[in-house]
Amino acid sequence: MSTKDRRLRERAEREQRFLDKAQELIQRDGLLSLQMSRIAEECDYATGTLYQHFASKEDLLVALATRNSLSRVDLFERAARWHGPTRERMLAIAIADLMVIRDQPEHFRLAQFVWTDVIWGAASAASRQCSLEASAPLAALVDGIVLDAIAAGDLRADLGLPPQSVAIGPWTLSLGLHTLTLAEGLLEGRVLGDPYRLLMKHLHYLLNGYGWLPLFDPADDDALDALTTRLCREVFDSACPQSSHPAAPATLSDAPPLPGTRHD
Amino acid sequence: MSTKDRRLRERAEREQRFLDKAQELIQRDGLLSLQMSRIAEECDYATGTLYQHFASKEDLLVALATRNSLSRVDLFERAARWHGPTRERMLAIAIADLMVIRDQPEHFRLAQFVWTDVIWGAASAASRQCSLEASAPLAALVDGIVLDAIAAGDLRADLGLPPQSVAIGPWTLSLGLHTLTLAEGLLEGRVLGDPYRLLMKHLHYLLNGYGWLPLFDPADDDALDALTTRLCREVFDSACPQSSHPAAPATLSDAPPLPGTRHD
DNA sequence: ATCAAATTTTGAATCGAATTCAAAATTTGC
DNA sequence: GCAAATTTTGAATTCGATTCAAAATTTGAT
Repeated sequence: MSTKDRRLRERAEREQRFLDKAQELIQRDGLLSLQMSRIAEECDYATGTLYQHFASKEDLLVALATRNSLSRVDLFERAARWHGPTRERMLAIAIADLMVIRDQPEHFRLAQFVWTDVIWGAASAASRQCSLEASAPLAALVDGIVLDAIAAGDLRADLGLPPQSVAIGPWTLSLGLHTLTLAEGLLEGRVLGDPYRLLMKHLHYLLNGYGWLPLFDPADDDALDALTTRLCREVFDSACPQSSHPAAPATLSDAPPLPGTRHD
Repeated sequence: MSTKDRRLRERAEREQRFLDKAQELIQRDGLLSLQMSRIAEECDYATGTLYQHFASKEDLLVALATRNSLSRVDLFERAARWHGPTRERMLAIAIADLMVIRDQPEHFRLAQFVWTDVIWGAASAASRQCSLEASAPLAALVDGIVLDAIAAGDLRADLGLPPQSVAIGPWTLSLGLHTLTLAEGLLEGRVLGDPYRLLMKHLHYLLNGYGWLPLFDPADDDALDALTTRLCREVFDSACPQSSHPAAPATLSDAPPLPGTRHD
C-alpha cells in the first residue's frame, strides 16, 4: 500500500515545513509576534490545515522545541563518544551546549519559554510525552559518561547519588546560567565571552567537588581557556565559543560582574 | 500639602490592592487564565483604571514578581545575618529559597515566566529597571557572605572569580534545579522531598569544589539531613522543607531519578 | 459656596489573534 | 464514473488586551 505510505510521508514533510517556517518567523520577528495564521499562510496552506498537525499554538511550540533538541543529538554524541578522559567528555557536553547557544540563541529562548508552566501546562499531554521521550537519548549519553567515569575510577562510586543525578548538577548549572544571561538582558551585545567562561569555571569547581579526576584549577584563566579551546578543536573541530567573538580573549579581570538579581 | 500626599498614598495602596488581587487570581485560577479585566472588576474598578498603574499585562506581571522578591528580603537577611559559619550562612540562603518554593510555588512560577524573553522583553524598560533595582539588596546580602568567607579564611581569595561571581554558582544551581523540577511536571505531587535534597547535595559538592571550609561530605545522607534540619531550626525557627511533608524522610535509596530531559 | 478647568475614572468599543467549523475540494473504494 | 469518506479551506467566532471619548470628580480661585 504505497499510496498510504506516500500520504503519510507527505504529511510528515508538511509538518516539517510548518516547523521550519515557524522557526524562520521566530528568527525574523521574534517569539512574541509568532502568529499561527502567518505560519500557515507563508506555507500556502489554510490556517485550519495547520491545526490538523498541532492542536494549539502551545503544542506547536513544544514540537518545535522538541525537534530542536533532537537536532543536537549528534553534537552531544560527538562529545559523549569522544575518546578522551571522562572528565573532558563531560566538559565537552557543556561546551556543546555553549556552541548551541552561540549559534542558535533562539533555540534556548524557545526551550526556556516552553518549560514554563504556562506553556508546558497548556500543551497536550501527548506533546509533553513526546518531548520527554525525545530527550531521553540525550540524557542517556550524559549518564553514560558518568558511568564510564565511575568504571574508570575517575569518580567515586559512593557520591550518594545515582549516576543520573550526578549529571543533573552540571546540567542545572548550565541551565541556570543561560537563563540569567539571556533573561537579564544586561549582558546583551557581548553574548559570548565572560558569562560563559564563568560557566566553565563553576563547572570545574563542581566537578572538583565531586572529586572527578583529574582535578583542575579553574583559577588559572590561561589554562582554563587552553583546555576549553583544545576541547572545542579536538572534539568538535570548531572554534571555541569564547574566542569566536572579537571581544576580549585576553582581558580577564575587567569583566563586569553578572547582574545582581534574584529570581524568587 | 497633605492632600497631595494622601492622594499619592491612596494611589499606592490601590496599586497594592491590584497586585494582591492578581496574586489571588493567579493562585486560584493559574497564571494562564489571569485576565486584566478580571483584576480590575474584582477590585471594583474599571479596566482603564488598572491601566493607569500598569501599562500592560507584562508590566503588571513584572511588578508582581518584583514585589514578591522584595517580600523575601527579610528571609534572606535572616540567613545572611545569622551568626554562624560562613558556609552555613550560604547554605541558609539556599534553604530560604527552598522554603519559598515550598510555601509559594506560584512565586517561582511567576518569576520563571517573567524572566522569559517573551515577557521580560515585552515589559517596559522602566519596569525592568525597577525590578533589577529591587533585587540588588538581595544580591548584596549574598555577596556579603562571600566577602565574609574570604575575610574569615573560609574561602580562598584567589578563586579567579570576583565575589559576586562566586555567588552566581549556587544561585544558578538552584535556579536550574527549580526550573526542571517545576517545569518537567514529572515530580508533581511529591513537590518537596528528593529533588530538594538533591539540590543540597550538589550545593555541598559545589562549595567543596570552591574549597569553602569546613568541607562536608554530602554522601552521608543522615548528616546532610541533620545539617539541613538544624539550619532550618536555628536560622528560621522553621520546619525543614524536606521533612515538612509526610513523604519519605527515612528512605533514601529508592528515590526515583530525576527526569531525563535536556533543555536545549 | 460656586464655577470652570484639570484630572481621573469609566466601560463600551476596538483590535488582534487563536481557534472553529460548515462548505468546497479532493481522494478513495468499488 | 460515482458516491462515500477524508481533507482542506478561510471566513466567522471568540476571547481578551488595550483604547478612548464621555462622565464624574477634584482642584483652585473667587
